[in-house]
Amino acid sequence: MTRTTVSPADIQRVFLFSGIDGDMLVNISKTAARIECASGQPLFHLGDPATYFYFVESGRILLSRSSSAGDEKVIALIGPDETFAEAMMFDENHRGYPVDARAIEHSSLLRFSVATMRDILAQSPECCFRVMGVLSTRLHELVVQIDEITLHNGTYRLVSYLLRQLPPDAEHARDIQLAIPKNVIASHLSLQPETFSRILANLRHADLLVTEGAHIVLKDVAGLRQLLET
Amino acid sequence: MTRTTVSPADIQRVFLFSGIDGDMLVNISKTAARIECASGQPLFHLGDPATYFYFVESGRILLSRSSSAGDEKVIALIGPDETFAEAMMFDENHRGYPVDARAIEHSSLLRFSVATMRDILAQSPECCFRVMGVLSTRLHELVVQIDEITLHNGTYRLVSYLLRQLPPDAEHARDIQLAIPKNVIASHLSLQPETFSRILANLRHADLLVTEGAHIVLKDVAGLRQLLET
DNA sequence: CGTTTACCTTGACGTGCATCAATTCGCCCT
DNA sequence: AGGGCGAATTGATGCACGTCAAGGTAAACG
Repeated sequence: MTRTTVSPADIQRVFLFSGIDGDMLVNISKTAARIECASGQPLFHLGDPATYFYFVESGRILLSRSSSAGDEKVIALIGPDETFAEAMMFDENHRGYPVDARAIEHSSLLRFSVATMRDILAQSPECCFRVMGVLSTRLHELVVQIDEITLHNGTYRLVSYLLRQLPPDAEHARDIQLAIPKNVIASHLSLQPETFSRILANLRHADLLVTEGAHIVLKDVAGLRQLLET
Repeated sequence: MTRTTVSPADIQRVFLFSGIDGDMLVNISKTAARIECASGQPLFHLGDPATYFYFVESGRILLSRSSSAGDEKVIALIGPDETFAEAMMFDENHRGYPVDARAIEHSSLLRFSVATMRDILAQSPECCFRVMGVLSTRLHELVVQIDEITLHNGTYRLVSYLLRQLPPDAEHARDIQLAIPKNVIASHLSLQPETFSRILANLRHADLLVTEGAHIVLKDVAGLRQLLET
């Protein structure tokens, strides 16, 4: 895990900081650092004192909770141009990070000081609004995740996931290239890898899709959509 | 559902607004309303345009998601002195409320305009921090909820819930009076009422607690705590 | 004060998904 | 190229929890 310095120009590419300039920008860059980490490398663990939050330049970060029995549930997958753990700026009771985080690819991150960021926020309502918008989006996502886990079965969740992978613009795109190992997706969907594999096999036998490794072609998008309406 | 006006003094009891005074306070009170609603009454539904958020003066509000099959999952229960749906202030994509809300007791609420509140926030970083603190807490709660649903069984969740009902200060309190119907608690814990009842029966047979209706006495708190460590 | 209605409990049974186990596949590494 | 290892697939089996059904209890209401 290497650590290098960060320029103001780097920081301006972070959505949360857009509109910030001058002294504030310099302050941020002084307390920021670029972190390069290898695949598999942990960034922090549940309960660790939360002094930083992160922006992903490249790579992919996995956020998870683990049971004492050793089972792991993927809570979120963070890709390029996204921030995570911003909520830690408001960890007033010092409970620390609520999840574990680790890289699942070689990743380049920008690491920001929570304390510095609080100073910025105190002076920039515009920046506050951006943070609140992000938190609100996260909240929505978690509610949807709970909805799917509790109200829908494994097939629904998997199909729902596959359809989300389709580019929203291209009307007739049917090809999906999974950027993430299937066992990780399975955990994200609250399924065992075996169950994930079996559901995929069912869909294949129902002629709804074909698979070759991480490449999946949806043969019958309408049919898949129909599975979600019950 | 009756609607009455709200005085500045009423508003100052809302945590999010503490520290606000003068013109701002008057502005808020002008666009606020007190809502009285009967048990069972819906406040809003999933997808409704989100123009208000709420503060509970008395009573209890249930937030839930429902499947098309008619199953309902309780996402949160909101009691006196709590706000809910604050995140709707930042619903930039206009997705509307992400849950249904209804009273499960006769309730008195204060209803605030999202638009007015945004104006306040733009002028008060202190108020922003309070909002961000609340959002961050909600986020944490949802992550814990996902953790429990996916990583722990029904017995764990129920015992965990019971122990949370104990007052944190009183060392030797063992009595719990459920303020909420058991079927609602069951849904909150992602259990069927039948399963909830059966788990309670198991714990009774294991001599860990006794029940008489909504009154539960934990006979063996240490034993129950031990169930959570596995 | 009796009746309704909502909630709770218990039993019998079914099932979706997990678990355990055994290959197979694919990729990195020297 | 070959060996080694994690990931993926498939089969056999089990179990936690859901579903369906039948009372029981108690509070609400006319």
